[in-house]
Amino acid sequence: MSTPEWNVMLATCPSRTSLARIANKWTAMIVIALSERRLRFGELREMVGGISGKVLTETLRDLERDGLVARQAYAEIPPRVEYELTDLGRTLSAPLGALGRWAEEHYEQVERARDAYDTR
Amino acid sequence: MSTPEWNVMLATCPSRTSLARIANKWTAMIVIALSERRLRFGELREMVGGISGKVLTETLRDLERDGLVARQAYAEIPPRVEYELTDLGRTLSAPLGALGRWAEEHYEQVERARDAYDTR
DNA sequence: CTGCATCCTTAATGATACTG
DNA sequence: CAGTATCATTAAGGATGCAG
Repeated sequence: MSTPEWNVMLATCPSRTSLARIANKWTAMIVIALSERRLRFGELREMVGGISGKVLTETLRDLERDGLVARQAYAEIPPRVEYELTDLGRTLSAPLGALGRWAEEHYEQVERARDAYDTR
Repeated sequence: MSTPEWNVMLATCPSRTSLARIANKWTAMIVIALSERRLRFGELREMVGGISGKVLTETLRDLERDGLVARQAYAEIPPRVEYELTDLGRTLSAPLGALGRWAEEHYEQVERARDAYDTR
């Protein structure tokens, strides 16, 4: 009765595709941004610094396909499209938020390690 | 006296380089593998399914440079090289382990979402 | 405004052969 | 065994123009 046992360490395990999607900087930043509130496409592009429209669109499509993000388009002119995390997507807010904070809180330590390594 | 405030959402923030390193599937799998115990290069290559020797070497170098992994080479023939997480690297075991488990535990839900999306 | 299509450039990964 | 070096391939990303 137990469901199949997935193992991301196995190259052929389908769950690997899911790890590849979430262990990704763009995914992390988009989920972090959407964790606060639903956002329009343009807002998202502003918040996720350095992302191009193309990459944002593609990543959002992938996240929508995986059921992590819900897209709502309003029939207005000019168009307005809003994105928000689904229930499933919200279960990623904590783990990915933790990654973002780790990068910020430990960056100085990382920088020192890099300097030490490069000095050799 | 507060340290500079890093923000990974800003394209120009140096901490972004750190996020890019840890929000990565190879990094995640290597850290997960090394969370259990120190491993030889060959053991690591076996555990991280599908990784090539080249990519494993490069990723380990990057992790070593960032102070997340320590490398110890023994002057033996044939050579033996062991890798282990540093104290800093161990602080990533929980967050990256959580990502790996998320991928495994939620994969079926993701798969259903993909099927539904592709059916439209 | 959103986002698709196209073309182009760059980065990531793979395959193979070779060395201490 | 654990790399390094090289070459070939593939994937990711950026720029631009256009459409609804």
